[in-house]
Amino acid sequence: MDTQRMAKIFKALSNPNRLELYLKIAEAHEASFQTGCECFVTDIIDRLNIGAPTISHHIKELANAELIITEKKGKFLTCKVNEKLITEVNSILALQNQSK
Amino acid sequence: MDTQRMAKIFKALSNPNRLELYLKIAEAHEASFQTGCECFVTDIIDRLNIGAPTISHHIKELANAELIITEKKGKFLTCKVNEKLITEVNSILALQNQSK
DNA sequence: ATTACACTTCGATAACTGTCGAATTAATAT
DNA sequence: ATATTAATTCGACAGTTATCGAAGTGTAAT
Repeated sequence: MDTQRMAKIFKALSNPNRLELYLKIAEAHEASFQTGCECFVTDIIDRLNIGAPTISHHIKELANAELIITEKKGKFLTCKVNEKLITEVNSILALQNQSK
Repeated sequence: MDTQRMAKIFKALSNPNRLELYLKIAEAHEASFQTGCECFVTDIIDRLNIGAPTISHHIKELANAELIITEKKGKFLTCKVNEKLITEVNSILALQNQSK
């Protein structure tokens, strides 16, 4: 992985709200905004105190950095971690896990 | 480590030039801008094609994120990786090493 | 058919960022 | 003392970003 790509990943995770959003998605891993875990989006909105347009924007950023993969399922949008990056992402997440 | 702190680290490494600067410092680990490895700053300027003021700015950002520790030695400035973060940083750097 | 829901898109805006050239400071060399 | 060198500070500027409210789209429930 070159520095450009690395920087792009770091940038995608450099906003606290977006990082938290990513962590939630990673936790659920195949969480959707309704299927399985009900009211996911509302939950995020409550926790992060940011509006739906902003969340939509952040999700697009994460997807654009290829950190997550999204799929429209009817009215809902499902997000999952990009498997191809999961080992790298785990390295990053070790940052958090190490202190737990 | 909480998300705020994580995001701060990611942000510091989210600019390609700053990331490359950090990698150079990490490589030399105790590199100074003259001592030991001659003409370090000029080298960086040549490689990164950014001016001295910008480098000064980036170094301050890295130091502010506590990723590096700087020390003024006479006319020169020495930079070294913050040992306290080195394991975490190594996790991040694994991103690059894995593909080598 | 109408309503409700889950987003998305569209401006707009305020704040932040990377970069520069010019001027400045401080240390060293002549 | 003077000149050189290393780095910093100071505006400035163009580009980006996070966020919002309002309006729009498409799906599903009544």
